[in-house]
This record gives sequence, structure tokens and C-alpha cells, in this order.
Amino acid sequence: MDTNISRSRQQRQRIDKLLNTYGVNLTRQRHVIADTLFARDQHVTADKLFEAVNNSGTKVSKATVYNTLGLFVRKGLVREIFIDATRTFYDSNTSRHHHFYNVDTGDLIDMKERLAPHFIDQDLPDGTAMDMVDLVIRVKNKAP
Amino acid sequence: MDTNISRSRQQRQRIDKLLNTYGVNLTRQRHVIADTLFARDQHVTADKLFEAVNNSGTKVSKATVYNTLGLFVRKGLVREIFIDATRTFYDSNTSRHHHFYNVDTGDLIDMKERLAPHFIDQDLPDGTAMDMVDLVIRVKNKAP
DNA sequence: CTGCTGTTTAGAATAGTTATAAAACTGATT
DNA sequence: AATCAGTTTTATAACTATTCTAAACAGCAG
Repeated sequence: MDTNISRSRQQRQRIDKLLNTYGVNLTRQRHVIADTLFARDQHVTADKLFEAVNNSGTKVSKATVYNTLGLFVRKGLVREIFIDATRTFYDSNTSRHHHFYNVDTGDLIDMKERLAPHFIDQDLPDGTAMDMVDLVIRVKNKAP
Repeated sequence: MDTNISRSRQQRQRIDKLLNTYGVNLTRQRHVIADTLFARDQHVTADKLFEAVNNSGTKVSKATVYNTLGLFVRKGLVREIFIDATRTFYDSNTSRHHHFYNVDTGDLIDMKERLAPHFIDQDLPDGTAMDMVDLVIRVKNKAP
């Protein structure tokens, strides 16, 4: 009966280590947020994460969820994916990959890396350096 | 002294034809909006367009600018480019091309097509068809 | 001319996000 | 141990981009 307790303890330590590695100070709020976010590889909106966090017992304000996600992005723990003006996803998988976005269902799906294009660092606008490649293939459901 | 008048008449006719071709009913508001938008190939935000339109004499509400841009997108006259939660650009050039976005300056720059990747229609998620490819290369200013 | 129908407009409302002021923490000093 | 200064974190309140909806309008039929 202590499997749950010991698993959650392990999980807690895993998160502690992760946040430390990326130079993020530990707080109660950040812990719950990270815990929920890194439970698995996922694409989540700030709002959905806010719901999930607050359903898990601990109360955290929506602003804190945003601030924390912003911090995680700056520290490199998660990646922001802008789909449209009202849909920003946070990807708990930061490895180099791109996305399919289903405009009908709203699902964001990982693209196998081999499909992703390889870019040349030459030919960027003068005086600029590559920051990040944002590739989203918008797909729609086939009519049945 | 009638060069201006005749040019604007020509321009008016060009816009009339354009909107007709794409099946957009003509109204006073749509005409000013289209006139401003298609004056040249450009990347413009709804807000900037709203300003430009209202500086040119005719008063149009911001909601109408948004509604009209939405209509133009659906009809295929312009293309939406989502940069982040607070920045949606409308591109008056709908030909197949992609973009560089300078995160320091906020400029959106066309990418020469030959740099753009060529995608395969195979390997899309099951039951889906390609809708549109959104590729934005985020660049930052080189430190001097 | 009058009533009907679909379309267009724009004021008001909404939703996602951010700024700021207050709260909590840290850790040095007495 | 208590106090204080400085810093970090939180979350309320405010903001801004966008959309909804009710009213205005245009075009057609009788």
C-alpha cells in the first residue's frame, strides 16, 4: 500500500532534480506545475494545465501557471508552440521535432524528425542568427 | 493635376475586380480596407491596418477590420501568419513562400522559396489531408 | 412603396495573457 | 532568536487582441 507513496516520492525527487538542473528555484507551486506537466510527454495549453493542477488538490492561480510556464520556456524546460492567437501549446518534449496540427480536432501531433527539413544557416537576413525553427503542418480531417 | 484622380480611379477598379474575382461583395468599408492592404505586398497586423485605414479618411471600426480580414482569409485573398499570442500578421502576398521573423525587431521577412522545404503528402497523421504549411524561422540580431 | 431575407457593421463582451503591488522567503546582523 | 534589507514569487487586477451578437442595411418580391 505504500507503492503510491514511494512512487510519488520518487517522482518528487525526479522533478526536484530536473528543476535544479535547469536552474529553477523550487517552490510548492512550481513543483505541482512541473509534476503535472512532466508526468508524460505532452502538448498542453496554459488553461488545461491550470485545470489539471487545481484538480490535483493544490490551488495555484492562473497567473502563476503562466509565469511559471514563461520561466520554464526561458530556462529551456519546455517549448512554446504558437498555433493561433488563442492557442499556445507548451511541449514538455524539447527535443528537436516539429508538429502536425489538426485544424478540425485541435490536436497537436509530433512529427517524426526525418520528415523535418534541414535548414542552412546561410541566407538568413543580414545581421541575424538562427533562433528557432517553427514548423507546423496544418492538416484537416479527410471527408469520409 | 488629374493624375492622382485617375490613378485612384484605376486603383479603385483594380480592387473592385480583385474582390469580385474572389467572390467578396463590395462595400465602402471593404473597399478602403482592401485598398490599404493591397497597396503593396506587405505583412500587416490588424491593428496597424486599422490605423492606416482610419488615417486615410474613412472611419471603419476595428471589429470590421477583423471581420473583413477573416473574410479575406477564408476567400483566399490574404494569408494569416501566427507569430505569437499577441502578433498575427496578414500577408497580402498569398503565393507559396515562408517567413523569417526577427524576434528583436518584430519584422517579418519573406523567405526565398528555394529555401523552403518540400513536403511529402505521405506520412500525414491517419485520416488527415494537408491543409497548409506554416514555417517561420525565428532569427535574432547578431551581437555587434 | 412595403415587407421580407440575408448580409454587413460595430459596440459590447470575452478570453488569453501580462504588469504590478503585495506577500513570502532568504540570509545577514544584532 | 528576532529584526531588517533585499530579492524572489505569487496572484489580483488590468490590459489587449479577438469574437459575438444585436442592430442597421441592401436587395429583392409582391
